[in-house]
Amino acid sequence: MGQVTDTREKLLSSTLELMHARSYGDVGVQELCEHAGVKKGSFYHFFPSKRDLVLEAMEQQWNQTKRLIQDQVLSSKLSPMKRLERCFEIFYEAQCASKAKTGRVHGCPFGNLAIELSTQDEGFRKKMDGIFREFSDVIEGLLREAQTAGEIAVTNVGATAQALVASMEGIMLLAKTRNDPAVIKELGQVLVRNMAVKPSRGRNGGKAKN
Amino acid sequence: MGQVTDTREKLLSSTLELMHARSYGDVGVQELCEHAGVKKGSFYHFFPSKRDLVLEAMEQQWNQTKRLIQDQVLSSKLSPMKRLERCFEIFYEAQCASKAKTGRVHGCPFGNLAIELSTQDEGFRKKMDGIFREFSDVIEGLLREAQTAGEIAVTNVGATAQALVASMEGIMLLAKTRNDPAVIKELGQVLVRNMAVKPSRGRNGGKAKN
DNA sequence: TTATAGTTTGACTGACCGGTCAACTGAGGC
DNA sequence: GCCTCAGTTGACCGGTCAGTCAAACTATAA
Repeated sequence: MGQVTDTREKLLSSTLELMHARSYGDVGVQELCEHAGVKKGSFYHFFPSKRDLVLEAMEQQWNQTKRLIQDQVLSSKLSPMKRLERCFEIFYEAQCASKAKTGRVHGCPFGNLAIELSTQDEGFRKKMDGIFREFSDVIEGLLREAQTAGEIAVTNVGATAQALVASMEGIMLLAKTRNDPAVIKELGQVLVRNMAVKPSRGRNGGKAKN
Repeated sequence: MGQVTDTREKLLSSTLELMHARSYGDVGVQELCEHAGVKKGSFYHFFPSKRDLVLEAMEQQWNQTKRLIQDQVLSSKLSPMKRLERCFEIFYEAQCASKAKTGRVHGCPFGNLAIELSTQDEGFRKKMDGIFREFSDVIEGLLREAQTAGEIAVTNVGATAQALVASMEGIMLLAKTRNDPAVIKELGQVLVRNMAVKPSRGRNGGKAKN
């Protein structure tokens, strides 16, 4: 009975594309509908509001991202720290692709929306917070593996994982502001390698007091 | 002849306040004017457009920030790495203040605008890029001092400084998304301390190859 | 064939957007 | 006393915003 269409899905994927490339405020319902090839009336048949559409689109995006990380990073046979570095490579490749297609580095879709909306809409803030926490848990797992493998010597793994997530977000921000994906690869490497255990040269490289 | 007023300054400081708390897209000219106690007609007497006002406000904000960093961080007598840590403390205190006043952590005014506008307005992107580069130079200076003082053992100081700036931005982003200023202090410490030279325990903490 | 649920359509609402403008105000210089 | 001019005012512009709605259409199941 009735019809079954892909209108809903078209709307969601258009949202992912446009919101990532621009911003929540700058992309209107009208434009969203035109991009999806859908009339505005249909939009409100499937979603109660623009806000709800974007919230659901973010959920979808995060599920896709988790799958990508699982397949391309976690299930790889590299050493833990190399897998962490691989994580930056994935981000680098994604931004290279968007730069090649649109001429712009768009940064992290989650970070972008978190910054734009988390002071204005508590629902968005909580959703983004949840995503970052989940991601932090993934990184923490990687760090624990690296620790038992002796690749790093870190006292507070949980906080370090959070700091790493923050650094990733910041690197994506900088890459977007430079409009240069190379930032991701370069700074990612610096970050990971500064974290790795160095072959100690001399008794004590310097007193770390004061 | 004619009048001299502080309308222009009121407009600029209202912009700083409102744009930092919300976003470029969400704050309209009308609201800006009401907040500053100015009529819309006056606005366009002083600024050709909203965009120009915000661009100038950012310039002002950056000059204020540079002065703050100079006074509170660079000219302090702490060790270089302690001064770096002090930098995070400054950010922490600023976000505590805004949380106490408004109930919200608003993050970095530069990062916020960079994310919102740098894919849509090349002028904004360049301005923010310039600010981040200047800031990176300041951090690089601090890092070089730390290096000669033997506080850190880092090969690529320039890239490390950039990575630090990125991490700061990311930490501000995370603090905003959590709505918790403590994130800044905690993750800042983790970052700085993981970077400091550790008292080497044993010949080689682990092979850092593969 | 008909009933019906699911989907589509486009005209519509009222509020608000950034920006314009001509008329006006008021203080300092002459 | 008046001229000049920076600054002020509020009405107004066309356009866009998110969201509404009643009517029409369409595919399927009975």
